[in-house]
Amino acid sequence: MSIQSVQPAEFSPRQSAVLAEALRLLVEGGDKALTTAGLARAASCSKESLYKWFGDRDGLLAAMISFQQSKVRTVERSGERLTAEVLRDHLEVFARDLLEVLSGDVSLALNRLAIGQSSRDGSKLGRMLVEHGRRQLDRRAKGLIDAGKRAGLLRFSDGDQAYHTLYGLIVSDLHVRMLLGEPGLKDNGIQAKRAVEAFLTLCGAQGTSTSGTAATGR
Amino acid sequence: MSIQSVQPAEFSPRQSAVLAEALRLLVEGGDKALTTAGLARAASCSKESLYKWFGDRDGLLAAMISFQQSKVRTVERSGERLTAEVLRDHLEVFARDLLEVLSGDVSLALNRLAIGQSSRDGSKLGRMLVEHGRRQLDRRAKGLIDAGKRAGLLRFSDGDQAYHTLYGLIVSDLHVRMLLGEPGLKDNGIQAKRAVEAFLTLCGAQGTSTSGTAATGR
DNA sequence: ACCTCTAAGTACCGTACGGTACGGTTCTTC
DNA sequence: GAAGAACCGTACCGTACGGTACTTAGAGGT
Repeated sequence: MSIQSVQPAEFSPRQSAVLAEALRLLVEGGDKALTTAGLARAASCSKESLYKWFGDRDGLLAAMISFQQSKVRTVERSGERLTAEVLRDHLEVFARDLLEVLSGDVSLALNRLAIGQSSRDGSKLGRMLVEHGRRQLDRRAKGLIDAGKRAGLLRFSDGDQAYHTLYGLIVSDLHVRMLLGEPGLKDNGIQAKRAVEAFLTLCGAQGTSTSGTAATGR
Repeated sequence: MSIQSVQPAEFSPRQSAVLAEALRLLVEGGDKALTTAGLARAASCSKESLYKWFGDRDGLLAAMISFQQSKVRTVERSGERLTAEVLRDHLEVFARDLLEVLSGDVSLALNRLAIGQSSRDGSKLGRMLVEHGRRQLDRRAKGLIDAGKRAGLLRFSDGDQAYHTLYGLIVSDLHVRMLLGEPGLKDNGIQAKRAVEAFLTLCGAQGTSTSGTAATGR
């Protein structure tokens, strides 16, 4: 298989271009800026094509989510044997990646869109976002901490609980604040380090945590 | 001054009734269900009065947030001397209260509204929510953990960091999931206990944490 | 050279919403 | 009891959007 074939061929190049333009409109103008007429004008296509390809406006929104998620594939790097340092490094990389994804323009815009629609469409878009969008991140972290447990580096009873602890330590209320429009974004590198430090203090086997004093939160 | 004057006299009884009806419409139907005509019909008032009282639709939304926040005042209980058990109890109560507030119908609806508007109004509503809405909760928790530190029961360098750690441990991604429309809500009592346990493991002075094994996340 | 299919561009329709204006009714105040 | 304010109900206006239909231009295929 070629490199390109990994990308789902769900959308033709023309459709992809239109969806990319739709995302651009959504990011810069929000929900209201994404009108069928406006998209048709901006993407130089006809409204009729939009309805032919995506059915209706909701179909377009769903396609936008699907399209965006087909673009951001996370790299699953593994193979190294796990040591305490390697585990810590991977956790910190994961934390930084997570913060970067959550604070991305497109991610924020799509989450805002899905949240705005959640009252009307039975949270269909919301389910799409959490199911297909963050599941990759979730699985990657889940695999990481499971491997940490198998290697005797982490100690916890429930993997899901441990992951949600990690997630909470990393993100805290940053995601909601950003969704609400708060501009100031703390340096995610330091935040990631602190979160992993706290996580290892909680779930790490003794000796995994290097610093003696407990490091806390963002 | 009369007893009533303690309550913010910002809104007349009639206006309060209308705002309450507006919140009800928003909760049950979302953004789109809250139209000026619909509110006028549901609240048995005229559109002209709405515009006279609140200026325009944005003014109405701001008034709804202000009105809701004038209703949910948190109780600031204190006075007891802090012991490890009292601190733990207060933290757990705070955690349960926080989860209850965040998962409330009106809170979710208003947060969805503010998030939806954040692209358009320069996140004015979002700022209103975080500034006036959660600040009470924040201060209460902040005072609690500061008191815990003064009593030698907690150990941390930065109070804000410690609070955000606590917040992350309690909430994790629950808030965003609920905002996205996820229906299944875990029992917040157990979740609160686990979060406080983890927080005390991280920031508590030795002996504060009762159970030996680290409890993690939700 | 002709046909067909696709899609762009445009014009159009119905609807729904924000905001305004006006007539009528109740309540207060002198 | 008259003057006036507050306010309800409704009708109205302009606009903007979602969705549909129609016409035209180009790209293969025969």
